[in-house]
Amino acid sequence: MTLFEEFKRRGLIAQCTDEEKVRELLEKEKVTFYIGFDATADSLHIGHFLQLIVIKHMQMAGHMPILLLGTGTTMVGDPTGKTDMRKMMTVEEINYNADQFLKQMGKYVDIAPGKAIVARNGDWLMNLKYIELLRDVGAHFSVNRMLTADSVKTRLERGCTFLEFNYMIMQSYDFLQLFREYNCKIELGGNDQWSNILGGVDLVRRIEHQDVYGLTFTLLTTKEGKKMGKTENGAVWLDPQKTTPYEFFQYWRNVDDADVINCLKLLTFIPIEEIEAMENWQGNELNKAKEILAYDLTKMVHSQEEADKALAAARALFSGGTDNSNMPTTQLPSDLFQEGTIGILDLLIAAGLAPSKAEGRRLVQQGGISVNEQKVSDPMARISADLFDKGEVIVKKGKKVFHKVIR
RNA sequence: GGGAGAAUUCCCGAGUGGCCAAAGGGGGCAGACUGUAAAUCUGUUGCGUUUCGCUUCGAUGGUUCGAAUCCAUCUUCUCCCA
Repeated sequence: MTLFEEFKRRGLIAQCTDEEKVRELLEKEKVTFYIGFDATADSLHIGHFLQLIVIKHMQMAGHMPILLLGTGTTMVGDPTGKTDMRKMMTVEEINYNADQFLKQMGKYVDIAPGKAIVARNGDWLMNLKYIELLRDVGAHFSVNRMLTADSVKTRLERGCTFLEFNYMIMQSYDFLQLFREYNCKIELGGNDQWSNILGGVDLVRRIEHQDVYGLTFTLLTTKEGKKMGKTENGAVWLDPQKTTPYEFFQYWRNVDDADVINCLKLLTFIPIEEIEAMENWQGNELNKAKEILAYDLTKMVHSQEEADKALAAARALFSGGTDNSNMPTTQLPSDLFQEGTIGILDLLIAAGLAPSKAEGRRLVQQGGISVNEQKVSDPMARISADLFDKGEVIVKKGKKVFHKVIR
């Protein structure tokens, strides 16, 4: 099976500027391609991970990736998929974020010289001369057409600043630059980048009279089309400080039935035949697929060890085991105890299970809180220090949130 | 540059002097049902020492016994004209 067929079969490919040519190119040559990453946060999230998986597939097939850190484009801000302008970021923030990105990327793809090229578009975008750019590049863009691009279109209702309007031009310029410097022939990206990518392909063709290609990948969305990788606390991050391996594991363990297979195909390296076999799984059996997904992803993103721990913790909690060694834990400051007891509300807040006493009170009153498997229904209840078996107590919020509290 | 309008709680959005901690929907959280899924139903969704008190309706100041609501200034945004 060729790389392209594998991509197809996994449902990774969304759109391609010239499928025949790209297929041929990937089979016959070692191709240099690029994917851009805008440094908008201090950690990669699961969406980036999908991009990295693609890079890895390409790398394994012998192609040369350019990891483009968007130190320049992030100064402008991509309007794609946003209804409002993003807050402007300082150069320092952006550079810091880019460094964090690169550090994390090294865990998932080979960024050694000769295996990949790392570039920062700030290196050229920041030095552009305005009039020069307008004449050399701007002359090749039609405003009329840019206005029809999806990324801008959604913004026309709420207003799109000239700054953001230029994003497409910046990204297109990147492709031109990378083509000239590295003979980069393909730009990859999420399907939301389609119009930006087309801009680059067109620009190279108009200026250099050479054919380059664009290829976009399926976005990680649910069957209803909602973006995946979002939780109430924000994105699913790859940084274990921001999303703990256990939380990460649980996120995938809890995906919708309808989305498991798709996630397995897009995000893991589990052989496609195995995944296709799972498509027939029904009902409770699908739970197994979710566990496989969660375990495999946690292993890739964090480590085998973390994956084992998360799996053990989850099984223990949900299958009535006693192993709580990997549960999120809080050490209680001793001054919260009065006469050897602590109010249930204080306990919830200390453990981070409730943001305020009002919220904690609500939880308790609605029967959502248990301490050591004993339901607590009185908000005024006080937990005695004696309850802390071996100095610890297990607090359960709802059905799935467990927290260990140490005295 | 000129004119018109808008800013409400996590989001959308009602509210145009007291009945407003503020309708309705979305989202979140919890309960029931389940498979750690979905769908459905129920409750809840500013904070607190909770039959009460405190802080909130872009910002600041003012009018009033009383302001999300009226006035002034400012900020931001949208639309129309140039």
